[in-house]
Formats: sequence, C-alpha cells, structure tokens
Amino acid sequence: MGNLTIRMLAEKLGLSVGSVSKALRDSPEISTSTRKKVQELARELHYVPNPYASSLRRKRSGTIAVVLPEVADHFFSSAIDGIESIAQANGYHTLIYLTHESPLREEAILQDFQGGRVDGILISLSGATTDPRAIRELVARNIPVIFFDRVFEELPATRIVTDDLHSSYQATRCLLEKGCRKIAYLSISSTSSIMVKRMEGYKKALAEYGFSGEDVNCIVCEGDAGRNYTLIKDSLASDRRPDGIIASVEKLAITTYQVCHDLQLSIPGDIKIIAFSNQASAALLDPSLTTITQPAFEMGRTAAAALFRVLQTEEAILPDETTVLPSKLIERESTG
Amino acid sequence: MGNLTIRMLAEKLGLSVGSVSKALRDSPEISTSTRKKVQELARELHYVPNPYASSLRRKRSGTIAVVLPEVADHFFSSAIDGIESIAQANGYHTLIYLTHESPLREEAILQDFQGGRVDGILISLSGATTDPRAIRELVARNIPVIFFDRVFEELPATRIVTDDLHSSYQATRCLLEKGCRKIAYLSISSTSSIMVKRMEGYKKALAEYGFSGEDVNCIVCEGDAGRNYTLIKDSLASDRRPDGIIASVEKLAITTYQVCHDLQLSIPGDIKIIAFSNQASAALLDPSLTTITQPAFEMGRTAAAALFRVLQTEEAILPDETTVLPSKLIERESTG
DNA sequence: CTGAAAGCGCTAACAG
DNA sequence: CTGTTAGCGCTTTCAG
Repeated sequence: MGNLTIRMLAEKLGLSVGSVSKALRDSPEISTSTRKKVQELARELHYVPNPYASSLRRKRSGTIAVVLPEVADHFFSSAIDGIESIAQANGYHTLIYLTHESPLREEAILQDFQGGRVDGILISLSGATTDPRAIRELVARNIPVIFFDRVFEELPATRIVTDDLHSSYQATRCLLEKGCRKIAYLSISSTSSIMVKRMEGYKKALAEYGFSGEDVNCIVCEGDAGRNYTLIKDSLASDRRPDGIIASVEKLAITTYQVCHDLQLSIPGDIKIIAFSNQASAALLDPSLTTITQPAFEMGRTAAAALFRVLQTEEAILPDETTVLPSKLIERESTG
Repeated sequence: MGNLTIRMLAEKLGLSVGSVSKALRDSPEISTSTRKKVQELARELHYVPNPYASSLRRKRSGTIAVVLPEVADHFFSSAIDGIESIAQANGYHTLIYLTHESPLREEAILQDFQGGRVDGILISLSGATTDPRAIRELVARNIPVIFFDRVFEELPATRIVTDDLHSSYQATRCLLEKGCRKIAYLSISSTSSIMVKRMEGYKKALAEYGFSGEDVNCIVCEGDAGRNYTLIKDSLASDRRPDGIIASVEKLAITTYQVCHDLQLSIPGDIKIIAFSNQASAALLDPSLTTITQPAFEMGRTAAAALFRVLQTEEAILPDETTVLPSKLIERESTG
C-alpha cells in the first residue's frame, strides 16, 4: 500500500499533522498561504490520503455497492453505466458484485456489508430471492438500500422500477391484436417482482380478450442457456405450439430466435415475438425485434441519485416510495 | 457504518480483544474450545469486522480495481464477468471505474490509487491514452497493474491480449478472397494498442494482395455515436465507396449496419462486413454478421488470475510478459 | 493458551 | 490561525 503519509508531509513543511489535514480539506481555520503551500506540496508529491484511515476515522467509506444478477446483459450494463457516472460525479467509489441469480451468494454479499464496507447499496435482486432478512438487517444498521428493477415488495423501501405491468399488458395486447391466440410468456423466475408484474400484465390482457386461466402459458426458464434452449424448443416443437411469445428478458429472446431458426419456424409468420430488451441492435436482427425498451441508464442514474440524496442529507432515512420510469414499446417486424 | 465491534464481542465473551481477533482468524494460538465459542457468537450476532480498520492495520485492502473505457459493450461486460468471478473466489472486492475513453478521467482515477485504495489494478486503456506516467507511478509504489486488451507497449508489464494482428489479417484476407477491392478499416483511435495491431494486420493482408499504401483506408471514429454515424455514412455515400468494411469494435459494426440500411446498401451484395464483436446475437442479425470473437470472459479471468498470483505470493513483482489468447473468426452471411 | 499494549494513518475536538 | 491529543477498530508483537 501507499507509503507517503500525512506525517511525512507535515514534517517536510514544518507543520503539524493536524494543520496539514485541515489544509488539505480546505478548512477555513487555515490561512490561505499555508493552505496553498500544503496543497502544492501534496500535488507535487502526488500525495493521496490513505482512504481506509480516513474511512475509519470519519465513519464514512465513500463507497457504494452495486449488487446485480449479471452484467453481460444490456439492461444491467447500462444501469451500471448510469450508476457509475453519478457515483463518480459525487466523488464516490463503486463496488460491483454479481450474484449469478443465486440467493445464497447474494446473502453472503449483503452480509459482508454489515461491517460497514459501504455507505449505501443499490441492488437488483436475484430471481430466486424471497427472504428479505439480509436487507432488513442492513436497514436496521442504518445502511441505506435502494432497489432497482427487481425489488422487494414486502419491505418498505425506495424503489426505482419501470412500468412492468403496463408494458407487459401492452405487449400482450399487441400480440393479440396481430391475431395471436396462443401466447406463451417466458419467465426467468416465478417469484421475482418484475416477473410477477409482467405476468400480471400478460394475464390482464388475456382476460380482457376473453381468455381463461387455461390459456395462460408461462414457461419458467431458470436454468442455464442450454436448459432454457431445450425448454423453449420443446414448447415450440410441440403440437400445442404458441403463435406468440413474450420474452421477459433479453437473453430469452435471443434463445427463442435461435430455436425458431433451428426449427425453421418463420417469425412473424408462424410465431410472433416481443421482448423486454435493451439491445441496441434489436432493429438489426432478422427479423427486427419488437421490444419493450427499459430506461436502463436512467434507472441506474435515478437509483444512484436517490441514494446520494440520502447520503448527503445524513438523514439516512430512505422514503418508502416507488419511482416508475416508463418503458417504451417499439414495434418492429417480429410482430409484423 | 456498522457499530458492532470486536470490543463488544470480547466483553460479551469475557475475553480480550486480541484473543477474539485471533479466534476469528483461526489462529492456532487459540484453543479450539474458545475459538468455537467466539465464532459461534460472531455468527449469531452477524459480526463482520470493520474492513477499513483491518485494511489500515494489515496494509492490504482486499480490493482490486477494474478500469475500463466503457461497460455497455459485450467485450467489456464479459471481461468484468470473468474478473469478478475470480475476485469473489479469492474473497476480494471489485471496484469499477469507467473512463469513457477520456485520458484525463483515467489519470484522475489512477492517481487516486496512490493512496492505497486497492491491492492491484486491471486496466484496459482509454483509446486516446498515450502517457504511461500514471501507471509508472503506481508500479513505483509497488501496486501491481495488469493490462488487458488495450495495453501499453512502452512499458514492461503483464498483459493479457488476443491475437489482434493475426485476426485482423485473417479478417482482411477473408474480405479480399471474397472479392473486395476497396476495404475500409473503422477504428476508434489511431494510437490504442489494439487499433495499431489491427491496422497492421489489415495492412499486411493488403500488401500481400499487392495493394499499395494508397489503398489503405482508415476511418477514425473517435466521436460519439452520432458523429460516427455521419463519418461512416459520408464514406459509404461517396463515389469511392468501400466494398468491404472491417469494424474494429462492436459498436461500429452496429452503426455500419444502420448506415447500410439507411442508404439501402445491400450486405453482402454492395458491401461486405466483418467485425470484432462478442455479441451473442451476431448470428441473428440481418444479415448474420461475420465476427472475430474475442475470448472476453477468459481474458478477464486470466488477467485477474495473474493478479492474484502476484498478490498471493507477496512478491509483488509482475513478470514482463504478454499472454495471447486466440480470437476466432466466424464467417457468416455478411461476408457471404 | 490468553492478555496488554502499541500503532496503522487519519480527523476532530480542544487548547493555545 | 496552528499544535496537541485522543481515538476510529483492528491486528500483532510481546509478556505472562
């Protein structure tokens, strides 16, 4: 670790450690002239205070954590982009943790934060997480937690989400209007907040069109890519093949395209597809993919901004409120 | 920050702080029975040691930094995935920083590490970075820096790269063999290591096919998406329109597809395209995109593993060696 | 095997 | 305005 300390600086300057510390932090207690001298030497020697000593003393880490199911996904990587930009603007550091959809890993990660590693946490829950205990404990220790996208409903919390129910409803209606009568919904979890909401929207639209519960066809793809491929293929190869698909996350849309290609099913002829996706190249797919595009970057920014609002005011009390940023349905050939 | 301290634990147990500390760290100095008692209570109370006090004392942060140009890109997000998995396996924490291709931002980020925030750094340089000074200073302070993908050649360092020259050479040959005679190379920087290497491969292939320096057509796209679009469009709309394109990064391939679409140019009829890209859906584009796919996840893993090898042995001396992981050319319709 | 004590580098009272 | 000092929470000698 770094070896140039504030003591060395102080000695070189013939000042006390305390004065140097104040000078560096622009305290008004220090005369302009010495402040300048101190800051000049510090810059010259590239002195950077040991952040851990500072954190220990000030009881602030200057660090936030972002906990995500995965990163190789346009939604999450854009969200990180938004979060990091706000963090950097606030002089904060960003720790990143991937749960790979494992509630156990997620819990271990959250547990670690009990030690005070971070001043606040932004989290999008793993699909299978149902136990809010780890989060509760964090909140009990006064560490603010903000949810984005995949949230807990059971807990009073600040949440940044998109209008999952409505956009899924819209998506389903879109398919129904185009003539689909057997619409399958591809989910990654049966408990995740967004999955539940999106299911609801799907069911609501079906109901409005006079379909019964028996027509609800939800395929839960919670395995790895290979398993999901098989699952989807089995469905599309069966004699009760759907004529419309709603892919609730990006990767399932890609898999569905692959399956259709392999089964020689024509999109949108044999089957129409609509997906929740933030992929920039959705318009360039063959056929171009109708998407529900989430405001991923904005959701990240908004979540981070909400966190810093709390951190700056020191109130450390997060409002129990849900901010909804709208998604956008963009119709393309896959529902043509 | 957290408030349960080792002192409180010690008091509850009727032990000294020192003994508790040792018990928690499985020191052989402590009897099995008290060790068990200590660890049990710690688990029960969800005690997590303050990491900053610990870092301060041990002069190890248990944290690494990943510095990247951007994250909304399949190569980088996959690399993060690889890095984070290794870091988590080693009980390390991962800080992430985005430079957005700004050497200034990059320098500020690196400068901060002088304070000892991290035990090691994994970096992929911003396209415009030319000054190795900030890195040199880190190395001088004994903080290991490992480069991946976009590296410094001017510095002795550990580097994880892919075979940029060769794969670009292959790509160019592929286009030449398919009959292209006016091949343009889309770059994002004229100085970045990978851009230079890829240019070399391109030129080498051209030379082998008897083309002269005048036939080298390098379009440097270092602006934002809009500017790049205009730049590429101008080229493709001109009377000296290329009949082949090598996109040196993923996003430029997407932009090129958009331009072709807007100009109603047929791929591969009017123009053939090949791109460095890790996009899973390359095969599903219209037309499917011929790619040079980099081992992004593996590069991340390898870079992280190299870092931890050094951190664990305490030698802190990084070998001056370059590891080359091969990329794969996958021919699809865009060069058909 | 356990305890006492020093000190990592910094900040924040409090004196002067 | 500057200096002194205590102490953040932990680890690690060094005694016992």
